[in-house]
Amino acid sequence: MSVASELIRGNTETIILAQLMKGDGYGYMVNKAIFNLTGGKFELKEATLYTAFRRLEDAGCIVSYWGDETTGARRRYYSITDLGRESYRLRKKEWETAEAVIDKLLAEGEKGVSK
Amino acid sequence: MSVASELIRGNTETIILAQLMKGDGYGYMVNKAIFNLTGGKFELKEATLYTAFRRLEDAGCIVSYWGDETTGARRRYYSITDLGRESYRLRKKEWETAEAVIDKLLAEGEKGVSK
DNA sequence: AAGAGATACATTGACAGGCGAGGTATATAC
DNA sequence: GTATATACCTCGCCTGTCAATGTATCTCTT
Repeated sequence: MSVASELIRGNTETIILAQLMKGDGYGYMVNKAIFNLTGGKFELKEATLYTAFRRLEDAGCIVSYWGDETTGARRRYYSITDLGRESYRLRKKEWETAEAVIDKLLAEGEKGVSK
Repeated sequence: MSVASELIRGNTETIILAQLMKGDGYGYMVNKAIFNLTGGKFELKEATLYTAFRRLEDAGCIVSYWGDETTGARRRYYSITDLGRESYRLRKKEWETAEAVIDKLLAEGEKGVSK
C-alpha cells in the first residue's frame, strides 16, 4: 500500500531534518533516499520538497551552499544547524505523542457496539 | 505534552468514525469522548468537528437525525453506515502504513554522522 | 431576576502545507 | 537529434484547520 500524503502532512520537514542529521545532502538526493528507504512507497513531490527546504532555511534549521560540481547539473547542498538538530528532536517527540494519541483513538472503533 | 493538530490532520474523519463504530452519537458528545480518552491532550475545534461531520455525511459514511430532546439544546445524532464502516477499516490501514513509514524515516536521524 | 457558565449547533473568511503544471539547464545514451 | 536522467525553481489551486461570531436552551449562583 502506498502512503496517503494527507497523513504525511506536517512531517515533511522532520523527515528532511532526519536525513540531514546523517550528513549534508542536496534536494534530489534526499528525496531519492526517502524513496529507497520506503521501498518506493513514498516520495516527496518536488514542489513540496523545495518549499520545505525554503521554510527550514528561513527558520534557521538548515544552511545551504552550492556544490562545486565541474560536470552535470548544479547542486544546492544543505547542512543542518544546531537549531535544526534541536528542532528535529522536538518534532520527533511531538510526532510520538501524536502517534500514540491517534493509535488510541482509532482503536476505539474496534470495540464495536454491544447489543 | 499536548498534541500538535498539524499532525492529526487527515485523521479527524477516521477518529470520528471510530467513535461512531461504538454507536450513534452527537457532535458535542463525540468531542468530549475524544477529550476524555486522550486525558485532555486533544480535542477537535468546533469548526473542524462540524465540517468533518458534513464531509462524512456528504460522502455517505454517516447519516444524521435530530434527537427528540424535550429539554436542553437540540442534538443532531449521527449513525455510521456500512460504507462508513468500510471507510473506517480502509483509513485505519492507511494510517498504519503511513505510521510505519514515518517512524522509519524519522528514525534515520538517530543514525548520526560517523566521523 | 440578572448574570455566568455549560451545553449544542452552525457559518464565514483566512491561513498553511501539498502539489500539478510549467519552466530552466546539463550530461549521457541511442 | 531526441529521449532520459539529473537537478533546481516558481505559480496558482486545493483542502483541511480554526479563530471569530452567531444562535438557542438549561442550570446554578447571587
